[in-house]
Amino acid sequence: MVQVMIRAKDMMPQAGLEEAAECLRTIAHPVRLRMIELLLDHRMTVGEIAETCEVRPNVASEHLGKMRDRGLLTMEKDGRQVFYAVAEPGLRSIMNCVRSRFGA
Amino acid sequence: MVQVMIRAKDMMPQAGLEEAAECLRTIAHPVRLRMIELLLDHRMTVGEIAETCEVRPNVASEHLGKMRDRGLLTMEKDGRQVFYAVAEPGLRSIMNCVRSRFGA
DNA sequence: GAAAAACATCGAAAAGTCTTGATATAACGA
DNA sequence: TCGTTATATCAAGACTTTTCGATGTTTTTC
Repeated sequence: MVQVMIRAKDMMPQAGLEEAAECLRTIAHPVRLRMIELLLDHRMTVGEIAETCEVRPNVASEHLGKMRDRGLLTMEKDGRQVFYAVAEPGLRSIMNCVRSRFGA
Repeated sequence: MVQVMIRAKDMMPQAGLEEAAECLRTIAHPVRLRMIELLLDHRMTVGEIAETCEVRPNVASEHLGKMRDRGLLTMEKDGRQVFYAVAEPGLRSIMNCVRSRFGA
């Protein structure tokens, strides 16, 4: 038993920690953070995102696809373009933390 | 040029994104999140942390050491015990986000 | 001084992730 | 229909991270 009593009910459940870790792992990449930053304010196509993030379209598509697979983004097709948007509401507050600590 | 004008001054600088990504990558692990959760409220030794997180002491030491290497934690020796504490103030707000989204 | 306790570190294996180039698919235009 | 545009996927290689057991260091106790 640890000296200071730690109340289990105040701690996050194991499943929550695992979900959170997966989410954080998914966004822990400079390009993905930029993409999330953009998508929180703008509805954009893959091409626009790629151009703004200065990566090639297939690279952008891979990053976006992985974030979509993990439920962080959604996509919407319109002709041959694909618009991405933020699906996970928690990303906004995480980005606020990130910006207030690491932003300019 | 992207349809919607994006002001560069409103975006995070590249260096900030990289720092943030490294920080997030470092904490994106269930055991490390638990450790941070504990250390935000309690000053604890490696052994106590290991016991509470249900990992063996050498595993705890590895995790703590990596977070220390990256400036997230500090350590303080007292005899043969080592107390760890949170060094990076941004971790509290990140944990608040994480708890409000993934907590019980 | 010898043994034990508390941590840290090392090296190798395993697992996961990123990047890249190539190819695939689907929609549009001529 | 044919070529082009927009996006997605695939597979291989490079790289990073995690895990584990073993060993090392320092401090305390006997």
